Amino acid sequence: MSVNSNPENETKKGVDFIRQIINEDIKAGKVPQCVQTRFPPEPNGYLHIGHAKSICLNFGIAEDYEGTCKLRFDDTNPSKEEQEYVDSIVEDVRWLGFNQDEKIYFASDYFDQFYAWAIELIKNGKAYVDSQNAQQIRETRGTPTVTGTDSPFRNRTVEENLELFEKMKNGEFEEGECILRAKIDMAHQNMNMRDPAMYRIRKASHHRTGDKWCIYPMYDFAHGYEDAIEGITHSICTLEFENHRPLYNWFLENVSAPCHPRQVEFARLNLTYTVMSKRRLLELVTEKYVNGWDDPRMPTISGFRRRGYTPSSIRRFAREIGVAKVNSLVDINFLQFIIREELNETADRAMAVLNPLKVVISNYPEGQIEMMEGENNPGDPDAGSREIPFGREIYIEQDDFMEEPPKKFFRLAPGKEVRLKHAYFITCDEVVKDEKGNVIQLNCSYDPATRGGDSPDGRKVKGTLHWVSAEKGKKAEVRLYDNLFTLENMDEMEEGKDYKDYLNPESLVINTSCIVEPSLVDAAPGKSFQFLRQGYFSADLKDHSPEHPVFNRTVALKDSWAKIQKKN
RNA sequence: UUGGACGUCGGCAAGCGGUAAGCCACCGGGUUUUGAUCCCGGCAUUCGCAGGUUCGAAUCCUGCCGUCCAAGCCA
Repeated sequence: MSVNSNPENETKKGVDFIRQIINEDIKAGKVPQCVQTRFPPEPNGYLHIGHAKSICLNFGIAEDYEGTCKLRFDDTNPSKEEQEYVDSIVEDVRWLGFNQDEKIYFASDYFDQFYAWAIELIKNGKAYVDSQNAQQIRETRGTPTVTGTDSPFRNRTVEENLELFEKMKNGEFEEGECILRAKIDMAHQNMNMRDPAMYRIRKASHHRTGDKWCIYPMYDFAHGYEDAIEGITHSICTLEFENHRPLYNWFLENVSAPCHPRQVEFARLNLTYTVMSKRRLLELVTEKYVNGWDDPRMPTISGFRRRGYTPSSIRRFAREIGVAKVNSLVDINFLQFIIREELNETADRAMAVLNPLKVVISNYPEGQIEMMEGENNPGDPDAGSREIPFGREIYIEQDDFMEEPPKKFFRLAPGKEVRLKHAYFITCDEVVKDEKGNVIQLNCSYDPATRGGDSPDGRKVKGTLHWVSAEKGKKAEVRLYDNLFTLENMDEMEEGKDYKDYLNPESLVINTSCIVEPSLVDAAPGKSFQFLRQGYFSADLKDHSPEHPVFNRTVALKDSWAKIQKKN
């Protein structure tokens, strides 16, 4: 047994509490063959970054212990589930780098076995058909401080229960007329143990079993059995199921199950400036606050993918936030730090002007174009270099010029000299304005001796600007993304406010008049670049084409100039 | 006033009776043809609070305080 054989799952010191539990179980001889885990999503929505944490945990543990992790769909409620969701989940898990060719499991494949175990429970006097309606059941369940009361149908005979349950299965009752309940203890301190529902009637078509069934098992009844059937040793779930563990165990103990997995709970992931509940994410999509589940502003795996995040960055994030039982809120900038660090090493550099300001270099020959060489990645010589066309007319960033610059402004201003990256030093001679007084063009002169960006006389400049040739540059659409919400902790909304009241109106800014280096239009969709001095951008997976280039900002570069400005 | 779980730096998080790791953020300084990267330095005499046990406590005990979960025929 090689613990932590996968370097990606190694933590600096020690192992998380779940691996500690597993280690103890192995030492105590409680793990028969190998460690088996599972990732069991319900196909009722797209996976989000919180699921990624669980995926990395479960598959990561399986790798560490040389066991296996099964991707299993917990599809026990046909009214909420769809094939589209199972497809997207499979895609996302694979994209993250797990479950490449392995089998996919479905709880619905075990419906016959669940039914048989339900019969077994009835025969042992451990389950009964309750003919009360939902409201009556609710009212007799009691509260955390008041015990519940027994159903008048609680003492039906085994024969009667068997017959009634058979009729339920055969569709002889309407939805809500009756349910199958476990007979445990209506006075139990844990409300989950007060005769929980096992089967309810749902006359809905299931995405896999069609109309074969009209009764469907409840999570608590089914989940432990799903685990047992698959030989799971450690059933890892989130904290809200802690109260369900006694029930999980009860169902396994009262039936002839093949094994008894151990449920372990950990804290789910929360991120700043976003929401993570499937209900809300679904609402954002259906009510069109975002453009689909894979909108780059969404905290979904597909959203991050489209935003330009890589599988390895998400895996690393999952590993570095750790696993514990404390409810935590992780700063989104931690994720941003990780993708920045990765892209800094892997992304080719390029120049793109987001808000163009025309610069005419008066002393540069008209019609002349020369190719300047620029390295693709200053930190990686193997990344090679590319040729960038330079000419008399170029665009620079509007922000890179100020007519009346404050102190410490290292960029272009009247009479000031700057370096154009990979090209020449230029000096601003004249500012051209329109009738409203807006600066529309700069007339500059260049120093031919500074080709490549260095002055032979040792003259220094403080600022280096990115630029794009006006003649050779290409037009592109750039989508600038920011946090979806304005509140850092979405659990701390003001009284009476809805989460949608905190939607950030500037979460998406589309800029259609950007000018980019010509080579960029041929980028493959999904390819990432660092736009010099601005950030990391990736060619949009859906909308980018050479005819209509579209780039998404994955994350901005750190900007200490912005920080200085803020201070003043 | 029910049961369960959890409280270590602004955010994650190690620590498991021998004297507070690491990462992010933040603050200084250096290098730089990206105000990026990189490099160097700073950043919890204290572990929710109060007692107790011990030569020694974030770690053990007691009591308090705070937060989260639980009254679906959702998962």
